[in-house]
Amino acid sequence: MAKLKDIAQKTGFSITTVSRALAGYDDVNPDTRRQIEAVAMGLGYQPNGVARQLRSQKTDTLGIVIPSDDTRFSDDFFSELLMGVGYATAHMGYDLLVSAQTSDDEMSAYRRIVGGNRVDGVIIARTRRHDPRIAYLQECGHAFVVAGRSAPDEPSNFPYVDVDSQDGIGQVTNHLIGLGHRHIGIILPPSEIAYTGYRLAGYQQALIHAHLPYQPHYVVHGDLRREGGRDATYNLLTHHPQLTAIVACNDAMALGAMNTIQAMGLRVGADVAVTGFDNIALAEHAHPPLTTVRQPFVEIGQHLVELLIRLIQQKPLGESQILLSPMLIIRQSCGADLPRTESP
Amino acid sequence: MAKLKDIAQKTGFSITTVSRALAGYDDVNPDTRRQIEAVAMGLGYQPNGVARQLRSQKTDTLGIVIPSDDTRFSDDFFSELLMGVGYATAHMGYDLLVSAQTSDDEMSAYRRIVGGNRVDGVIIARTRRHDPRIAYLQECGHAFVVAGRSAPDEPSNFPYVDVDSQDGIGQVTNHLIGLGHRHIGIILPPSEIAYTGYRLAGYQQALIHAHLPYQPHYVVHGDLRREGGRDATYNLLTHHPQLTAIVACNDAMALGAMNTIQAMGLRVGADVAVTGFDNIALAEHAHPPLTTVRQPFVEIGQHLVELLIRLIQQKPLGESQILLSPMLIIRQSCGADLPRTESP
DNA sequence: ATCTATATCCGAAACGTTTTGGATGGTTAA
DNA sequence: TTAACCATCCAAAACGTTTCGGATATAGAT
Repeated sequence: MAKLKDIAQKTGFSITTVSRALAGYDDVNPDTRRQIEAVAMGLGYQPNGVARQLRSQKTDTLGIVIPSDDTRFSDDFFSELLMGVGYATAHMGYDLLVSAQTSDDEMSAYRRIVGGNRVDGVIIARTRRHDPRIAYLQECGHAFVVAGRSAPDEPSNFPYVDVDSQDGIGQVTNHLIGLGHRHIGIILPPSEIAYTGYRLAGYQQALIHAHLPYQPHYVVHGDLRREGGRDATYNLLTHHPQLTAIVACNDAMALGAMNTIQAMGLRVGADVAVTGFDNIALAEHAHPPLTTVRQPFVEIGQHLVELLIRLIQQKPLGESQILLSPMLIIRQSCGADLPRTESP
Repeated sequence: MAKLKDIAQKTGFSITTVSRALAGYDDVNPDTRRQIEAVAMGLGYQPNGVARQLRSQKTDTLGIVIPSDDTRFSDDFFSELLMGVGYATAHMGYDLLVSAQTSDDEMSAYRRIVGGNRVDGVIIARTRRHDPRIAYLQECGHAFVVAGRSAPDEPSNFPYVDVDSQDGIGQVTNHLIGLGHRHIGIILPPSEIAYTGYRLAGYQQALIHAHLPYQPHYVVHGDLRREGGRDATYNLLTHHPQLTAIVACNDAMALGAMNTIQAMGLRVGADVAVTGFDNIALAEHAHPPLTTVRQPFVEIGQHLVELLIRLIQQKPLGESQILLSPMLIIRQSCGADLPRTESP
C-alpha cells in the first residue's frame, strides 16, 4: 500500500505538504496540489484509516453489541434494528462495528470496543434494570445512545429513542376490549427488561379505563422467544380457560402463543385472540396474520444514529429523549373483521 | 483513559516492561508483573485498540459491505447472512465492521475499509459477473472470501462458500414435475448475478431429465424483490395461462408471485404451484407456507469466517471452495400434500 | 534599502502501542 | 579471578497520519 511517504518521495515534497495538499488546505500551491494528486491517484493511494484514527483520536465509527447466545442470535428484533441502524449509519458517512458478543462475559465486548477506542460512540439496545452497560458508559464518559428507556421507576438520564409501549399495549388492549373480550391474559417480558413495566402499565390502564378488574393471575412472563410464548400460553390457557385473548409483548412470543392455541385445537382469532408487539416481517405473514404494534425500526435507527453523531460532534442535541408513537396494526389474529375462512 | 505510560509512571517501571508484563512475556519478574497487573487493574487500564492495530498491522476485524439502496436495505438475504456471519465472527474472537454502502459509488466502501487497513479480511456476497470487488481485492492482494461462486462461465479462482443452487433448483423442478406439472415457469435473478446461470441450468437439466421441452418463453427475470416477483408472475401468467407452476429463484420473489396469483383469483398450490429459494424466516409463515430450498446461513457464515481467518493467519486452508448441498423444504405452496383447506 | 505581508513549504512532535537489540547486575562454572 | 550465563529491565524505533510552529522566498510598500 502506498503511503504519504511514497508520494512525498516521488514528488519531492515533504510528507506534510502531501498530507495538506490531499486534505485540501489552502496553503499549498495549486500546481503542487495537482502534481501530488496525480501521483496519489497513480499510486492508488488510500489513507491508512488506523493511523488516521490514532492521530486524530476519532474513528468515524459507531459500535453496537448484539447478544448472541446460541439460542438467540437470530433474534428478529435485533436483526431489524441492526438493519435500521446500519442504514442510517451509512447515510451519515459512518461505519458500524458490530460485536456479536458471546454471553459468557457481557461487558468484555464493551470494554474492548469502547475502552479500546475503537468507536466514537455506541448504541445500546434492550435496556435492562440497573443496566451495567449504561453505568459503565456513564462512568467512563463515553458517548452512547440507547434504544429503549429505563424502567419506569428508574431515571433515564441519557439520550434515548423509544416507542411509547405503554401507549402501544394500551391500544392493543383497548382494541381487544372493544371487541368484547373481558378475560385478557398478558405475556410480559422477563422483569429485568426495562420496558416490561411500561407494557404492564399499558395493560392495567386499559383495564381500569374499561372498569375491568385487574387479575394478577392473568399476567405471566416469557423469555421473548417463541418457546417462551408457547409455554406461557399453555400455562395461561390450562389454568384460566376463560381467557379469550392473549396480549404477547413481542411478536416472537405471539407466534409461540398461536402455536400453542392451534395445538390445543383452538382457533386463533375466533376462540382466542392473540396480539404481538414489534411488527417484525413475519407478523404480516403469520397464519392468521398477527395484530401487533409497529416499531418503526428504520426511524428508530435514524434517530439513534443522528442523536449519537450529534453527541459525538458536540453539537446541540435538541430533544435527546425521543418517544415515538406506536401504531396499532390490526390483522386477523385478534378476530376483528374475521373472514372466518379458517377451518379448524 | 489510562495508558501504558500512566502505569509505567505509577509503578516506576518502563513502558516496555509494563507492556511485556501485561502481555505475559516471561522475561519479567513475577513480583514486578503482579505490581503492574495490580496497578493496571486499579486504573481500569484498557489497551488502545487503534494504537495496537497500527503497530501490529492487524485489526482482528472482518469486514462486510451490505448494499443498502433505499429500496433494498431490508433485504432478508443479507440480514440472514449478516446474522450468520456475525455469530461466527464473534465465536472466533473477531469483530465485524459492517459498511452499509449507499449505492452511488460501489467501490468506495471497499477502498476505505480494505485499502484503509481497517480490516484483516472481507466477505463479499451476492457475486456478480465480472465482479469489480473481486477484481479489486485480488489486485491488491487483500484477504477475502466470497459467499457464492462466479458464474458458470467464469473462473472462480478464490475461496468461496456456496450452495449448489443448480442442484437446489433441480430438486425443486423435479419435485414439481413429479407432482404432474408440465408447464413450469421460472423467475430468474437479473443476469448479472453470478448464480443465475446455475439456477437456470438446474431448471433446464430437470426438464431434460424428464423429457420435457425447454420453453424459453417460460423464463423471465426479476429483481430479487417482491415487486419483481409480482411483475414477472403477472407477465408469465398473462402470456402463458397454461403454466401450472412457477419456480422463483428467491423467496422474496416467490412471495411476490403468490401475491399476484392470489390477486388474479387463483389459488396458490392448487391452481399454480410456487416455489422459492433461501428459506428465509418468512417462508415458513407465508400463506400458504412456501416450498423452498434451504440456505443454511449459519453454516455458511461459519465456513466463510473460518476460511477467511485461516487465510488471514496464513494457515493451510484445506478445502477452500465449499459447495454445500441444499435441502428441499416441501410446504404447501407447491400443492403437494395439499390439505385443501383453503377457500378461494 | 528596509520592512511587512503573503504564499508556500517543511521539520518535528504526537497519537499509544509492540518489538528489537541491547544494558545491567548478579550468579555460576572454569 | 574471570568468563559465561541468566534474569530482569529499558531506550528507541516503528506503525502512518495530522498539525503546530516556524522557515524561506518573493512581492509590494515605504
